[in-house]
Amino acid sequence: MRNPQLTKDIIIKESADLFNTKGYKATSLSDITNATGFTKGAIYKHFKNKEDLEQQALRSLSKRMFDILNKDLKNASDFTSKMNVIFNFFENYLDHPPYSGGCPLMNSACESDDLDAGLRQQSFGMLVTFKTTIKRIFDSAIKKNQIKSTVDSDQLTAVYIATLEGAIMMSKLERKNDALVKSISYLKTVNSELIIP
Amino acid sequence: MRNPQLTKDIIIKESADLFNTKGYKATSLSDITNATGFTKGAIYKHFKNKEDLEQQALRSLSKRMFDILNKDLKNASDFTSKMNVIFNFFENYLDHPPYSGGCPLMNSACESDDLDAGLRQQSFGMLVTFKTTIKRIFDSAIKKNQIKSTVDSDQLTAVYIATLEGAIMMSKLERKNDALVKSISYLKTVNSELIIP
DNA sequence: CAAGTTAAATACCAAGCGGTATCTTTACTG
DNA sequence: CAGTAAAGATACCGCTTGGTATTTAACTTG
Repeated sequence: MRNPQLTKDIIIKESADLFNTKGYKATSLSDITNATGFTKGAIYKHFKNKEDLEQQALRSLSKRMFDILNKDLKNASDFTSKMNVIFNFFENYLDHPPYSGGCPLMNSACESDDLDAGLRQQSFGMLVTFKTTIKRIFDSAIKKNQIKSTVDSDQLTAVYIATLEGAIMMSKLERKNDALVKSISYLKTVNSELIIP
Repeated sequence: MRNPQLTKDIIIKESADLFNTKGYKATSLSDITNATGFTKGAIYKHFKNKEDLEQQALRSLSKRMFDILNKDLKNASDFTSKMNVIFNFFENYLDHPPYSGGCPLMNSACESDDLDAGLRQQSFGMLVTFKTTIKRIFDSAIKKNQIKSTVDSDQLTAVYIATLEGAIMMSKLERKNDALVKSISYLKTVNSELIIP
């Protein structure tokens, strides 16, 4: 009945959720032992220390996020449907979150100060990945003449990510996805003005 | 040489900065005693407990933020100049921050989970205040026929705040105000399309 | 200037933290 | 089916945490 890999996966999964909801520093090892049912002995068999677990947990969160995004993006062909994948992903955040506690990117970015270099590097990597994903959608659409060639993809990438992330923060705080719905609705109208008919 | 009020102010100021940079839970009382030079005895003379200090510190941060904003807003008459007050405020965030550690609204919003009701309420209040401030700029401009009457002020308020807050998060993470500059530049072009010539 | 009051320092506490060493149990292998 | 290595539980460690009780020092007032 023993399954080391499963044990490790459970620890990563549960601690990832805890980290993302309570915060990294605020989550104690006993929180994790309580959530998983395993003891500290099991945890320290699989992870060097708390920071190691933190890193792997955040990586799994990041993977979970982009796996969903990329999977859905593969099924989308044109600009509008690709953008809808992004929008749907965020719109479902509050109702059907792929993980609890809000966006791992924003959470880790907020908590990472100058001291915790590892945390910062992880969230920085997530931001890079996210930016690459969005920018590629713009650039590809420009190349395919789906949107105007005058579009500044770097700028719009920054703006879209900022808007979505900020809206998630607001919606989480207000406990209703009002801000998220409004923001996405707005970004859709922006999109519609970029499109070449 | 004794000045209780000054002592309290110092404790609030220093702990506010610590809270905003390190996070609330991650800031310990000894962090505060080190930063202020006072001892725990002094702290607990002026504050009931850590949560009480946390509340008052966050309130002072919020006050600092909106005092600056409102002061500058009073000197602005038309829509464009009012908006520039907002934009300038955020654009100066990284170079000349009124407090270190990024935006208190986002920081507190991110850290506040369902358990810490006090923290959540504080950040919620900040969001309400911020929304009111922005919405008033739009509504007043509509009334004065400075911008188009078709403007959905509720939606744009949400979008603008989301974009600015998200951009701050990105800029803080990337350690360059690139995203912030791009976002503000974008919002300015949006503004220009709202204006009635 | 003496008494009383308040600010602040000191000393202390139980509880929880991350981490380690050790022991027990499970599962694989010859 | 015995031997071994790994998985996981238990027990423990030093340290820090938030908080309190007590003491010292400074200001206020009669």
